[in-house]
Amino acid sequence: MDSLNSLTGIPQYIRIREDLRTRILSGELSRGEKLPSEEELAASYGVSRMTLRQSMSDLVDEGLLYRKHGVGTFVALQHFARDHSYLQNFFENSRQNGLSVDEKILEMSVIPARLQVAKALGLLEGSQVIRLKTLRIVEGNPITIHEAYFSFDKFSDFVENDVENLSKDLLAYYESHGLKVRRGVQRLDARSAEPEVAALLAIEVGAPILYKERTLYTEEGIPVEFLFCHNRGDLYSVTFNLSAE
Amino acid sequence: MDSLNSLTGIPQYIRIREDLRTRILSGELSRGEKLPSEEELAASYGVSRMTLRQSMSDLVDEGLLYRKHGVGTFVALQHFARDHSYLQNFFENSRQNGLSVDEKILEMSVIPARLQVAKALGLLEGSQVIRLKTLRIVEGNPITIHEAYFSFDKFSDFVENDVENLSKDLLAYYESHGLKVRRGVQRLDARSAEPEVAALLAIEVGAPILYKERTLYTEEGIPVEFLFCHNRGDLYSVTFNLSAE
DNA sequence: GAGTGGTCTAGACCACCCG
DNA sequence: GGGTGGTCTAGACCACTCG
Repeated sequence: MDSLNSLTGIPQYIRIREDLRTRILSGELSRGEKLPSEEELAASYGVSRMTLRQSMSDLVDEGLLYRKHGVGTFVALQHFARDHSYLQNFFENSRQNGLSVDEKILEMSVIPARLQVAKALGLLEGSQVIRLKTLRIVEGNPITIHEAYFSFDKFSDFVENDVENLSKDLLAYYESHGLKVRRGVQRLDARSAEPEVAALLAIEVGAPILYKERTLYTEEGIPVEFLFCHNRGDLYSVTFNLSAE
Repeated sequence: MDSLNSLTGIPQYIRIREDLRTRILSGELSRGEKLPSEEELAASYGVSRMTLRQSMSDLVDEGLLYRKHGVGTFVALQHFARDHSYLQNFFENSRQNGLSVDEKILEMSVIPARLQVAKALGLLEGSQVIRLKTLRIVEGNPITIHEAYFSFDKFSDFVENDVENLSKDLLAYYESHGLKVRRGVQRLDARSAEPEVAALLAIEVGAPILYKERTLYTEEGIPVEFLFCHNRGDLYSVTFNLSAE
């Protein structure tokens, strides 16, 4: 099988999937429209039906297509945007949205993990962890106080590095140590700003805060980072997708 | 092929998937353990490798397994719990968690949709919509003010029915009208309780509220319901999974 | 080189939906 | 009955990892 990498080293089902996606998003295939049958499409792409189905299944999972057994496959009316249900880099993402962003390091220290942090990271209470506390500023407004914890054992070189830069892409930093972050669990609640938080975010004491706790894991399920953050309620919101099943 | 429905009408890949899931969750296959190769497993289940892969791919997507190309397939160290990233029924879910829950209907009316509601539901501004406003009470504490909107055109019989009961499972009600809700988009922020909200939730004016807006869709992408809710910040939090890509 | 997962084929029969 | 998606097979070769 060498038509597999026709041009580049990309599998056929991915090339076909992206071609279909492009045709949908460009409007060539319009919303609600019925696609040709799987057999026809497979023939037109010159692949087997199983391969074509692999392409389409990805798009069905994304909500771009839906299938009706015995009827056909259709372009969904509503296309679901990507959002906070997947991992992304705050700085890159903000810039893509045309926002000016900045970050100020408030504190970087190596401390013994308190129980909550140790538990989240799968360490013993009191193990050495790095605490990185930063203030994120969007369009001149301080918006988030970020407090990340990760193992000093695994990342001892962090403290000897250009923290200013590393802190802007911790995921890349973790990956440089062989830990690819692939999943996470996040918890949100609303609370009132304590004096220290209020001062840093330039809001009144008692103003609403969107509080977030998050643990990140590799695909193996190894915890890599535990994070708290306090976000200004009036300037920060979180959007995410829901799905059945 | 008639081994397909060996016992019930359940496809093999689903039976195999659930068997594997059980073996993992029961601890028979322990965390971090390497599974037999796909070929071996396929043989032991008496199916082709493609069929076995279909079973395993589902579990990989869930985060129960992970694959290493050229090495093998392993049980993840961390199993990801299901949570607010999927649709669920508040009442059923709360009871499963052993909580006593109750709901009080505050208002049910048919009104012209204001712009935000109309837009979310794909209707024209001023179209007739049903507004259902309820107060949800957990363990005796009022916790959420729920305000749902849906098309009067599609659901005109709602107002003639036992609203008290229907309101406890709107998803089932929508489905009884041929609209299966499969996806949604949700937005959260933190805000301060207005006097009316504070009174209903029995909290002080200005106390933190976790505010949620949500639109629900069928798999075809037809919007079915638009919802606001105000949740007590100190008693309500939202957990959801993140994933890469 | 041996073993693993990743991709792919060229068929097959089934279940479902519609006219 | 004809068309569609859903499931399944019994192979094949490739890419990757490891010793």
